[in-house]
Amino acid sequence: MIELDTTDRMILRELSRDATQSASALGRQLGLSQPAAWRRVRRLRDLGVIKGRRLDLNREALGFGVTVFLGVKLATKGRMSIEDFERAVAAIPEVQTVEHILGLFDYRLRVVARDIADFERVLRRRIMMLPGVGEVEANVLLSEERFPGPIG
Amino acid sequence: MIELDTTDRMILRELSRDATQSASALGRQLGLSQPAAWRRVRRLRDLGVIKGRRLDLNREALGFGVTVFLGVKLATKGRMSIEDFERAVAAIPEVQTVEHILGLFDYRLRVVARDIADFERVLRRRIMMLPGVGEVEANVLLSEERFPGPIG
DNA sequence: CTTGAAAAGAACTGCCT
DNA sequence: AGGCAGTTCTTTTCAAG
Repeated sequence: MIELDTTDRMILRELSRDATQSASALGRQLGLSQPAAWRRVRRLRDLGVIKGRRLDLNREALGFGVTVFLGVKLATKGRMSIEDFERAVAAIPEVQTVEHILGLFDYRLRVVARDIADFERVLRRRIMMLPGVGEVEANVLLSEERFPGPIG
Repeated sequence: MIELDTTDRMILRELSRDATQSASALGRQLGLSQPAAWRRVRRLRDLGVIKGRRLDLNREALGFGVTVFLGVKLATKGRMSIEDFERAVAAIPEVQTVEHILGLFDYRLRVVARDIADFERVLRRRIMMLPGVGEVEANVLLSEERFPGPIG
């Protein structure tokens, strides 16, 4: 665990709101000088609290209007099965996220496709061909909202 | 739909890999001059293909070691129920993502907590108190891997 | 599309309180 | 820890090919 003070938390909150803002803009918001704000941001990066900045793409604008969540249950659950499955699923370009979970299903996949017909192709030709795959459940994404989540 | 050429796609691929790199670094990678690379990135932002850059936080380092996915089924499904539910769920600080989905459940929530005991508190005091909430299913996140997904 | 130049701003360093 | 001053690098815009 890492000790963060109130200023660090405010920096994380501000950067969660807008990750592109500069150290001087951050400093203005928090009443700090540019170097002070910058040093804190660097420290948060060095501590591993800030892992990086990820690109936020508009998938619809790229022609991928369909997002589907798949719950996948493995039929065979040895060590080999898990490794084979994870390697094979990582090779499917339409798969955006692979979550290994504990519960009714073993994996949750976030899959994007151009349309429902394209999704059917991905499901039949790619997902169902994965090694060791058992039961599969699908949920189509209607809308999504993200929040910063708890900081401290 | 927006027309993107091969160079635009390569830019999106590069930025998906590392969203922090400069226009000059991008240009070096793709054999473009710095202004040319910068103009393309600005165009992709203006077209809305690049929505922004989001902060990638290390939740474990912040003391939130538990991530749980909740499938939520509403008991009552009128227009009011949906709006009431979405408003109330957005006010829970531990909720990171709210996905409105089509399928066995109506919503999928990504919830973070300090530990399992903390998660139980969130579940009992917050999630179960949500207006109109019916059946709830939980999946604990073991590990997660993200991929850039399809670009073109 | 390119290069080159120039101005503004952001990042980074050392020193000082 | 924070501030100040200065250097280096990137961003952003321009002119011209």
